[in-house]
Amino acid sequence: MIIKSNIKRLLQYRICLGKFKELGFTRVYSYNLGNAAGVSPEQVRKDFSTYGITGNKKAGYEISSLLEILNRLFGMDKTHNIIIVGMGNMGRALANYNERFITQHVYIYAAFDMDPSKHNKTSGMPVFPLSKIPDIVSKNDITTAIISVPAIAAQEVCNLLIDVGIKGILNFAPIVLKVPDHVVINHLNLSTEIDAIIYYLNEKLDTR
Amino acid sequence: MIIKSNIKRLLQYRICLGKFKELGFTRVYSYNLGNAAGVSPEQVRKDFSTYGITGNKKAGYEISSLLEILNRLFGMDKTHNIIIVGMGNMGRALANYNERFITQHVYIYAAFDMDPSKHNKTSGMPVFPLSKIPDIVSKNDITTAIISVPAIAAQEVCNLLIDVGIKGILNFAPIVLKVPDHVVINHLNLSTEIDAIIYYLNEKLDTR
DNA sequence: CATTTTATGTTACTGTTTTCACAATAACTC
DNA sequence: GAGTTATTGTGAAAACAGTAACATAAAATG
Repeated sequence: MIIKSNIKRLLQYRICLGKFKELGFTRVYSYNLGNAAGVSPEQVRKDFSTYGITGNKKAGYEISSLLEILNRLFGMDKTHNIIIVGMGNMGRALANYNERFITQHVYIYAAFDMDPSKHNKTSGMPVFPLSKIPDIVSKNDITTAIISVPAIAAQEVCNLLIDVGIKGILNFAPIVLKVPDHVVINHLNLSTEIDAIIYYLNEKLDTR
Repeated sequence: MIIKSNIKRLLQYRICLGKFKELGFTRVYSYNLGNAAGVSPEQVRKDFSTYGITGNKKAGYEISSLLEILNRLFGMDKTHNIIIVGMGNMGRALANYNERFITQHVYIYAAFDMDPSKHNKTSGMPVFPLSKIPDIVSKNDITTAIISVPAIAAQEVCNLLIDVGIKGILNFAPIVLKVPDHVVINHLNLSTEIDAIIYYLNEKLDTR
């Protein structure tokens, strides 16, 4: 499953709309949104058109109703509990963002790690052994998970998660995980993201 | 600057090739690489063809020479020093990955934060005030930076970095940064990545 | 050493995404 | 309230990306 660019853009529009709203604006034009989201006004209108979102000729879009539509489109009208497997550097960073970073409708319910020294029950994010995954996932209607374990363990963890009913995965391990068709997977390899930047910098130097 | 998919795939092929090499293989076919990287064999060959990389009819590709070509293509024959601005959760996580996570040719040289309580000179990653950025960037030939500050501060930090000569930026702040044409920027919004997964899960439920 | 096999490399095709152009229309102006 | 202006919505065109087909050539076979 490759996440389509128009979905990512719509999510970005939503973030920009939130900022416009905070600044006290009530209406917005495709030009404003495009400018804030780094795309052309035509692209904004086309994206809205694709998802049946309409505005007003000459008067643009009403921010509140646009936000409502987008929130409904993205299932943000209810809370989604998710879990993190792997409490290494990245896992811990994500766990700490529970209140500040992840948007309101996403809540990191629990975390898991193989290492017993990382387990706890009292302070902050609860961290459990992997053996607790089936129980916690099924009892709390959890369908989405973040994998932040080392590459060597990622496929095994992935298989376990799918077995217990996980349907959506965000994978930080630098390996392309094999999943059945019904599972949505999103691969995020941070070193690749840096490498790509370096490539383009080199390319620009070469062709000057 | 949007990073092209074929560049990301080539970087993934490189990771897979490394694993094949570790396992003792010396040759590889487009079928193997495609399978490991989650794409079709035709896609692998097409990507290689695009960048002038050739193998041997019937005998596939020699892993070592393929890795050499890719390493040269991605400027991995020399070390790239980079910096991190913002030692919040994400910044600290990235800083800790210096030896394990970031590939050999990328080295996080220093980190910066506004908060004086995060500064230090002794243990682990050195963390400096933002005022030290111009000096350290220019003295160490640094052209790439990671921004992991809050959204509200990101554009200002971005402008400062570009002023002192940074040419490539990986941005974790949930805001689309405005940069001049000569700067390569890669936006990574982790909450958006999760939101996109949730969208596709909802969509699948709706249309069943 | 002729034949068969098998994997590459490229060309042609198909599909998708983005850009462009402009008709439609709501709001504004005088 | 007629005329002007500004912005949307969309159909067509262009650009881009991915897939498929197949000619080519190296290796294997016997």
